Amino acid sequence: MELRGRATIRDVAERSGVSTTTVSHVLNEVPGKRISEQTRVRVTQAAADLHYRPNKLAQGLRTQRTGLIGFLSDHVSTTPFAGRMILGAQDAAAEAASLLVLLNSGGDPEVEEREVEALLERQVDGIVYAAFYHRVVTPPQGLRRGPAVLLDARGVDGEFSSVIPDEVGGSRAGVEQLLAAGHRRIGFVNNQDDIPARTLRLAGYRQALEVYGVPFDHSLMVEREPSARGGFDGAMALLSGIEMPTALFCATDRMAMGAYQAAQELSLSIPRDLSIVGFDDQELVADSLRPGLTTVALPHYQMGQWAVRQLLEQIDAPESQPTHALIPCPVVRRESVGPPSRAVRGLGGEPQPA
Amino acid sequence: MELRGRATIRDVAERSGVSTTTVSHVLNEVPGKRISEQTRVRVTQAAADLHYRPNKLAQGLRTQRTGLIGFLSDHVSTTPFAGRMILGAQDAAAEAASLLVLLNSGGDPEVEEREVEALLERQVDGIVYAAFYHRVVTPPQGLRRGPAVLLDARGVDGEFSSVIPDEVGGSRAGVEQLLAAGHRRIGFVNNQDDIPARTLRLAGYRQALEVYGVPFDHSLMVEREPSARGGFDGAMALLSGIEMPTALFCATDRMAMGAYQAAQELSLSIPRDLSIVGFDDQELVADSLRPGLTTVALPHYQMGQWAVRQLLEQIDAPESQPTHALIPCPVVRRESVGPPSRAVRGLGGEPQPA
DNA sequence: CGGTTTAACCCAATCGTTTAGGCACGGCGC
DNA sequence: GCGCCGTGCCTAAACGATTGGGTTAAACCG
Repeated sequence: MELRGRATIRDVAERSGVSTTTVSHVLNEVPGKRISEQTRVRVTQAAADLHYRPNKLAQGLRTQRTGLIGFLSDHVSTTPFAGRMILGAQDAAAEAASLLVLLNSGGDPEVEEREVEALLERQVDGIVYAAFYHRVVTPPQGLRRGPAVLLDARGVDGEFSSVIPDEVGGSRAGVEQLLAAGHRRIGFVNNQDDIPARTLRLAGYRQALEVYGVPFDHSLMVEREPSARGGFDGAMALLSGIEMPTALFCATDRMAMGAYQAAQELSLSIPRDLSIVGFDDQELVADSLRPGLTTVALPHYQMGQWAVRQLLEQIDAPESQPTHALIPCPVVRRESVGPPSRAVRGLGGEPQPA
Repeated sequence: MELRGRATIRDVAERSGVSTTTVSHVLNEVPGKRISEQTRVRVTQAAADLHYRPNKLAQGLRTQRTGLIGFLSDHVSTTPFAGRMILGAQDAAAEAASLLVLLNSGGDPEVEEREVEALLERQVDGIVYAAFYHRVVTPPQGLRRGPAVLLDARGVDGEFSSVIPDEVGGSRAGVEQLLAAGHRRIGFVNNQDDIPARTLRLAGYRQALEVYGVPFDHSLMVEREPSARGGFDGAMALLSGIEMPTALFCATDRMAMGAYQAAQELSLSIPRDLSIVGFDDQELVADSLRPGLTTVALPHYQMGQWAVRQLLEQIDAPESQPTHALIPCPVVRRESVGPPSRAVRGLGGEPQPA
């Protein structure tokens, strides 16, 4: 029962009366090496007796492979999203017996360079560079010096492999929930921030309308800050319009929460008088609202997983071309969607999907 | 412009015409070593020219110090809380030029042992064992084999240093917000789960009442599951009672969200007809509700920070006694607390704090 | 002028592995 | 009896740092 000092390969060698070479061969099951059955059992037995575990540092020094993957993000861990990305990344890393080394820069490019340096010093096998919301980034220079993958971000040029959510498809699917339920006047409370999500979710919204042959009506869209406050304002603006929409599609769940509050203010019952669909699937919000919010989930777990898997492949096959993935955003159905309210329905037939 | 191959200490030595010994002495500013000014500049210059960075693996192998800290948690990353703990831990690690290696077990004790093993193989300097909500744990055996600290958890014996939130103090402070505003009938929607928070937050509630000389009324407490649903039910139960409380103290923010929904159902306006205080400060919830939820914050960032700082101390001074910290939970004031509604107020004078 | 200091370095071992390239020995064919 | 070939190991050189214990040459001392 040693307190700290772990057994080394030499201890195992001595105890089993062979050289460290042989121990290494046996324990690593090196192919093409001939070892007698007798020696094999003696060695494995000794290793077990001593609770021998190879020192990964030494191993890494020798093999130039540490089994460490750097996970560098801008603001990350703070957001609930981040957790799922990290989890996906971790699980994928575990498949290759690798571990994640976490670091976050707070968004400062200078800090970022330093942190990449720190990761490289530690001889990580590769680096995942994660953004905490989908956007276009110019990754730190240092990233070029080893395998790297962009997570929830697209590089300004296509230099690095990257993975992002299929915002357009998700958005379309979300709006189609409403269209399929019979809604034709669907308000869109969009995010006002200048990020990819804004234009992509709008594109999805328009695509869905088009599929159902509903013309895009500019007066049904407002843009606000992506908070409950913003959602509230936006929803109020749309709902107090002359011809009230029967449903709202909100660019984020927090905005959807604001829309709920607006509905309450106007004494509209969800989904009887107003249907709502959100985006993000922030469980804390979507699942806590009454009624539960139907929303589009961002595939953070899958993206994290994809990023690390891709990274591992690149590590094994350097010089491979960067690839770019688009992960689908599934709809999560809860109870905030129903048929349009009688009061407004049926103003002009029921167009079907084209 | 080398693609991958980093410069080694030997390269620096050759370029500056000295031995690696001297390079090491210069770069590490080893005290007591005499180096001529000339050599010093030649070496540092060469190191700079070559962009030399020591290989931390080799360094760690030799010095028995890796600058890696294992962060092992049960469910962690998934919850938004986790992020703040990790952030605090990271920042504290950065103070010592250390990095965090993340791992989570999903709660399976067997996996846990394996993961501790994996961390030890990698020669981490110490391990933080984090729970994602405050509770009593029996940490994996492997933890004994190196410095370790429990985060947001208490060991079943006092063997490991640990840090937990001051639930009692926080709870008391939260309830005092209501008492100070004049409330005397304060309902308590408690968590029904069998975890420390349940009894500790109750203790704080009672302490606060005592300070103000208000007798504890058992009929003012209900226990439900810690979700919006549970909060809704609990609040409904209390608010439909014969003598309605003028304020509610909810054991979690999600429950408080449910209480808001109950208030809406009963057409009670917050804080005019009903004041509410929550617990957790889940920003996503507390800050998104209308009106903003006054709540008690869990000091996740500080706990993470404390844990790593303590760990680093233990690494430098093994054999030191374990210490246990209690981090205060500050009240975060928003707009959900007001004076008691006229309808119910002034039924019997206004007791002052004892 | 011999001996002692001192300044300024350097040699080589070490941390714990992996791995290229031997080496010894027994059996086989001729 | 000799050469040859497997079989089953081992020796020693890495990997890239740190570090205890020198060594060398100049300066100093009496």
